[in-house]
Amino acid sequence: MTPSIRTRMPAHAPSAASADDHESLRLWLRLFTCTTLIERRLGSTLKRDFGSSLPRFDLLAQLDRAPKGLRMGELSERILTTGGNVTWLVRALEADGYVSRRVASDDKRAAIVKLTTAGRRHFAAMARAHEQWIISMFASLTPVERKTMHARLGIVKEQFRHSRTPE
Amino acid sequence: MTPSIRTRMPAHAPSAASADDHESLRLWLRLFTCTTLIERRLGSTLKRDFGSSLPRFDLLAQLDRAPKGLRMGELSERILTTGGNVTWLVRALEADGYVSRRVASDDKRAAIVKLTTAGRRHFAAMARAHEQWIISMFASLTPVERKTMHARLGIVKEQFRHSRTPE
DNA sequence: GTACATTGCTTGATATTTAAAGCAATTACC
DNA sequence: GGTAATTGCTTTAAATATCAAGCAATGTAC
Repeated sequence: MTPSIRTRMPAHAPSAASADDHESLRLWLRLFTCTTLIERRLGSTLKRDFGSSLPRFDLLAQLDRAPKGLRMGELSERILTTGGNVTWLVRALEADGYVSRRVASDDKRAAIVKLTTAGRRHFAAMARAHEQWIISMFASLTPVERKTMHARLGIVKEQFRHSRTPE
Repeated sequence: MTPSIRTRMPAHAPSAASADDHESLRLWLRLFTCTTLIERRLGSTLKRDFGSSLPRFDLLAQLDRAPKGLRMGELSERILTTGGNVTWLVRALEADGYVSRRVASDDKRAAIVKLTTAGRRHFAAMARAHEQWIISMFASLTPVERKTMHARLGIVKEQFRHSRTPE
């Protein structure tokens, strides 16, 4: 919790650009590029092999971890998307027979979404392939490098959560 | 260029899950989460403060780096999107007066897109704010950590480019 | 030169996503 | 208990994205 004091660049006058000029910016651009490339490839292979997509897969993954089902709101939080989008996704997955919904017994506004048996089977098949693809995409890093990156991204995520929108 | 040999996990039999179970998967999920969180916040602050969006900003950023302008195809490659989408974005930015297009002199099929003076000014204002937001988001990492992550993501990106779509 | 393939971009149909407005059920407060 | 705020979800419109088809300009091979 203690935000340990970390070295910052001295904000010296605009002289010859220092060695790490725009270093955070570069990091962000590369992060974005890598994520987009991976996301795209995962999406297209999921579509090709299973007729699905990454958002659908992510939603099913959340449900797979929650045997009792999840509310719409919980889903939208976990897959980092808007409520409207979850409504849309769930409707599509329901039409495919992969999820079911029912009104929560304790709150008639809320809907509980669950995987159907078909949904669970469908997800299991995708998950196996999906993880292999991921593993191969990060295979050029050592386990230690992967773990370190995971941890450092955790720091970024934490700091993000504790900060409010700029200005 | 030499893809140095890196330590891999021994693929031992499915016993008690090893300590780094699903480690690549976790890394990917966190990468995705961080990128999405940052992307969303950048998008909403860009909209709030400049009435713009991340796709627009990214396109303008590419043009800002290319004083002679870029072809539509080059743009779509660089911002990792489809040609149709670039057509759409450029049309919108043209309507706003931020970019101009003309037919390439050497190839009448090709269109060259350039920033207008207004576009350059508009981008410069956004870029300043944008970089400050980014810097603050990665401020909890040390410069060395940022540089290391940048380099390792570079490895991932390279490996990605050298691989083909799975299966 | 002429026919064929390729390239660069646009178009049109659709899919997905977001933000904001709307509605109904719940909760808080008096 | 009644009213006001809040919450959970859906709907709507607008922004963005994809894909495939289409068209014109280029390139290539005879």
